[in-house]
Amino acid sequence: MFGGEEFFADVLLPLAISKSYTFLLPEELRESALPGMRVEVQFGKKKIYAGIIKQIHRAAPKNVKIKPILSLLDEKPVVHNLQFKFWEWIADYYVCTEGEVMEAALPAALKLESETEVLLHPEFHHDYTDLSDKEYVIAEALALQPVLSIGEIKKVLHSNSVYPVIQSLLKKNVIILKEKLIERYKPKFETYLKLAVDYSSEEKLHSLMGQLEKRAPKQLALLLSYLHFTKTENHKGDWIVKNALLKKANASSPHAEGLVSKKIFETKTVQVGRFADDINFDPQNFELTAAQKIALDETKKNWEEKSVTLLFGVTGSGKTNIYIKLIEEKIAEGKQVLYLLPEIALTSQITVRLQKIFGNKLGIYHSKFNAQERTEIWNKVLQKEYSVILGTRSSLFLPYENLGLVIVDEEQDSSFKQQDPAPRYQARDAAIYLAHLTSAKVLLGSATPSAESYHHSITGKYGYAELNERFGGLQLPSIEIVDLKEQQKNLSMQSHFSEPLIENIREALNKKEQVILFQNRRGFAPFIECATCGEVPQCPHCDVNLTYHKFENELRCHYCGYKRSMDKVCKACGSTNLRIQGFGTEKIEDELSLIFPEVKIARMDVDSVRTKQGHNRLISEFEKQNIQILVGTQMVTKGLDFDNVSLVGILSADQLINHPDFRSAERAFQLMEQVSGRAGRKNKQGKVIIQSLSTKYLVLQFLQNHDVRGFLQAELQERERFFYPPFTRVIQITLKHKDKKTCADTAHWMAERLKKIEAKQILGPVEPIVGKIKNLYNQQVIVKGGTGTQMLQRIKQSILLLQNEMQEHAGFRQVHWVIDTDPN
DNA sequence: AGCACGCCGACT
DNA sequence: GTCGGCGTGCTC
Repeated sequence: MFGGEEFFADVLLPLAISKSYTFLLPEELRESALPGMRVEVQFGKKKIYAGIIKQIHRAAPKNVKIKPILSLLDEKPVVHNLQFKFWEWIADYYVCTEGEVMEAALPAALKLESETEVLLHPEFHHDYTDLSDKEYVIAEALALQPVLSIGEIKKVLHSNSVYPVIQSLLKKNVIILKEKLIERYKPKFETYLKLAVDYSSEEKLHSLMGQLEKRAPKQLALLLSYLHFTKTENHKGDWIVKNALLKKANASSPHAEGLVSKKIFETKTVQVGRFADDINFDPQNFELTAAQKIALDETKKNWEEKSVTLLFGVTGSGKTNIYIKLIEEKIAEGKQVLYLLPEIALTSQITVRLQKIFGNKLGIYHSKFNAQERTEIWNKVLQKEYSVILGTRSSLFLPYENLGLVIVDEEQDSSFKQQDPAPRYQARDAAIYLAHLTSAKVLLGSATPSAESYHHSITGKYGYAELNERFGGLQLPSIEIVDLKEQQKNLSMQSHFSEPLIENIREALNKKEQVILFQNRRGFAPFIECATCGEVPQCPHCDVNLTYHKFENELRCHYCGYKRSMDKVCKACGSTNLRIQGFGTEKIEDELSLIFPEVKIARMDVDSVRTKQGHNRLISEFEKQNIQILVGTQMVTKGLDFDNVSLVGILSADQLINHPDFRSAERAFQLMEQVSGRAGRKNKQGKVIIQSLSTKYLVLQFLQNHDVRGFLQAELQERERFFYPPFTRVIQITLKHKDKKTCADTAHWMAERLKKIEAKQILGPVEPIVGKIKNLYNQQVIVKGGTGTQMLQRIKQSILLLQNEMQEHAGFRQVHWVIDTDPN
């Protein structure tokens, strides 16, 4: 603390390393450097990164050589202290490093990493005699192109291991290396043109036109366009955006340059924002309905004691109106507001509506913006130019300082959870912590709340407000449950379609309305079976049946992706009598087209929409009504809102309800929402047809009565019965190993050991073995963690201890393991 | 995450 | 014999 003269800075690096590292703060930076600023540092042998200063102090680390900070990249901090606290919590709670959180938080343009450049040594005089073949290839390539990146060298050599060659070339003084930091944020500039003052009189203009007419007709056209533009468009001054003008005149840049060099046009370049500031600002005052007012008051009353309120509002009840009123209040208090939406929902009308109300106080942030645009939003939040941010889960990480309110709309939506790269976080839950850091309030809104949020509202952890009056007298869809057993008895089934379903489809099509059919299995048939010996082909890696995909004529494993061509004969007995059992979306699509040959039918599942674009295209085709019937898996239950859909069919409620995943039944309710009344579908009542082999399921009764709360209560009881946590978070440990049996055994062993430590918290190894990915078997052990972090800490500790022991016990050289959160 | 070092199997 | 695979450990 009272050490030497020198100053040091703890720097957080955007890497998966658990510590921050200490660098020497050079004297010339002492005055200007502050925590939260980015600095350029060398880390490791040569790599240069942009890290963030966490702390400045005078305590020299012991027993290490300390590298200096190379330069300061910012004049002002790019994050507040609040973000550091938030990052620490995320790293701890979701078991990852702070560097990984930082990596996820910062827009790409603020994250810098050096690239190695390879250049010829200035003393090298093209003496190739001593060089090996590979060395020669590189030296020759450098003679042609003076700077090569490591990537380019890999290409030249057709090999990924280039380091040995580079090392030997360095030794022989043939090449030198340079590390280059690439600044990725580029402010956007726009060039403006203006007619020079010399030509302000009509006279001069006319003689100029005469001159141009002969020699430069294109330039004349450009000039005329300019004159037309300045006369007709509503503009400020005579400066016109060059690109807009060129486009209008159908001219190219050289034509404009010509006019500039002849001093006919003046030019200027201005840094501009990437977002239009002429937003259609049109604040409309609206009154809340009596029911909405009650819900609003109830919410605020809850907030006096609790920081989170769950707003359960049926579709079409006007939850958004309540959000808007609350946002307005918080802005008036000078606070920032974060409004989180699930991924797909952002394309909807909500953005337009909020823009009208909040004008350029509103910032929108989601993955469709590029790195440059995101950086601009980041900076505007930092400078508090935005008071409201509407965005997806990643907008949680923007540099807020005085949040007053966080709204999480459609709080049950699974896209709030980041699955793949660390940090594996649940944005809804993390939002609650973020709000806690600034004593902000949280509003979770949903028409079909998640079981865990509902549980919290019952136990009193969250406040609860309700809105069950539909705005403008919109009607609930009618629900019809069709008994498939009876239909089969009466022989009124056409393949998998009951008579009422077909009739209703026909009726909807006649009225030019659209239909969504739901089947929670993809592929053609979930399995095939030998009629002679009863053999069912299974995945060689996973303990699951192979699904038959008719279009590709393949058998596929839906866990690991294994595929092989469809068997012609039974692998066990050689019989050719193979039976196709059950049905998936592909089969539904196939058979539907036989019943309705004239109708445009499309299928939406992972197989049919491999890319995000394909997904969007399908949605827009359905929206334009180029498709009449959409058959799909879970994918159709989320975030879609089609005005013209009047019928939803659930082909097999049995499969939905008996699915091992607890959330499947919840999907039925979300599907129902698809045909519930919304603003665009006034006075039209949708219909839901549910086919089921048994009409006795409790869920069906809840669905028929539109009783979401009753269903959630039953669901919570059911989960309790299965000892499945309704509200706690879950750690998912995945063991990966080359050998299937070792992997399964170790998982069992680990579960047993963990049970001894935290008996009630271990759900044991999950069956089946999930699959073989990258040659490693995959087995999960699920651990419930308490909501408090103490339990979590104990389990984390135990896992760390067990990890070493496990390697000895299992006798294999490496155990890969991943902690995931909340596998639901 | 990179990158180096070190240990093994299959080839110019 | 060495090239190149990957497992392991370190980076202020």
